[in-house]
Amino acid sequence: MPATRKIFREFIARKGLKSTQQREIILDEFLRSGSHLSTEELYLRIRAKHPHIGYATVYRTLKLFAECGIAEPRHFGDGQTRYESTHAQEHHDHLICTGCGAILEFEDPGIEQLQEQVAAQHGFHIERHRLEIYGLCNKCLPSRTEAAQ
Amino acid sequence: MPATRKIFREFIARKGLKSTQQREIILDEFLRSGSHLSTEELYLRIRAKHPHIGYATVYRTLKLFAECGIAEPRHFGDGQTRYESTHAQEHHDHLICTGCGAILEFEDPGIEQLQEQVAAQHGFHIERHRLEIYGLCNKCLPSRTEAAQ
DNA sequence: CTTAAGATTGACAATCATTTTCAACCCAGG
DNA sequence: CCTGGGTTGAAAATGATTGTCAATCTTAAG
Ligand SMILES: [Mn+2]
Ligand SMILES: [Mn+2]
Ligand SMILES: [Zn+2]
Ligand SMILES: [Zn+2]
Repeated sequence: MPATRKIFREFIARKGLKSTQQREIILDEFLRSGSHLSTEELYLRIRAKHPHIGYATVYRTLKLFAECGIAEPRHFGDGQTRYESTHAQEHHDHLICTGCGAILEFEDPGIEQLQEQVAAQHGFHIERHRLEIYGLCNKCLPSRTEAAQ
Repeated sequence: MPATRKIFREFIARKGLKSTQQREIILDEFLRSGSHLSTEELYLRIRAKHPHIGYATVYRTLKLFAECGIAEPRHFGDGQTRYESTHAQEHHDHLICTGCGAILEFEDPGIEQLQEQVAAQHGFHIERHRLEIYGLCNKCLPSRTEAAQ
């Protein structure tokens, strides 16, 4: 987290941007809050303590976070962009429950490696990827099964 | 393709919907056109020959195609939904070039199997998944490399 | 063939997330 | 302090998609 702050400050400096109260407040709340929050969810949390901060500023700032690499944007099928902090989190992919919306994270070196292999076969240079598996989590599976019988 | 038509007709019948000129025309153009077309792209093609068909009807009809399984919706990061026909196409995933927008398809049984394994470890029941790999295709890689040097 | 109930359509308004505008305002360097 | 230029909040604009609704078409019955 200190590293995260440092990365953002240096990014700001390098780009000739400016360090502002709003950006600090938004970064604080972003790092404090749980992962996979939508822009709106983060905005609402911030507004509780800082009602003067505007919606557009939260949008703009989250894009800056993504640009400098301290946040990853995610798209889980509801029409909203969600962000998660990259600090102390290796790359990972997601299992998304279509029943309750739960999000499980996983990382599978085997899958990652096979992706490299596939890309190589096509002469393709990977910049990033996204693997999302949708289905029912272990809590939702039983209820769905009994509904069907 | 005949199977595709049949599937759609039966779906229409089963649901108590109706077979209309518009739906036939849209299905024709959908099957004739290339894959990964956005709704707008398909609409424009249709409009060339059938200017009376409305935008909303194309949207509605593509959703029907997806509902009965003859089309798969895709999201490649530009904000549009694209559809591809499932006829004569097994499930597959995509390599998307961030340089020229080219879309390469692939299918890797190893990756699919590892996904099953990961899901099983989490007691998760897979309904569907999406794997998208973004990067540079073999045409765009050279130009990017020389620009960087 | 005619009819009627109900599904469908096209034009257009409405949504929803996100972006842009722009005048007022704040930061950093001199 | 001062000033140039980045930043902000409010509101308007955007772009994809969906909802509305009166007119129209389908289909199965009569
Ligand atoms: Mn995550
Ligand atoms: Mn494809
Ligand atoms: Zn669940
Ligand atoms: Zn390319």
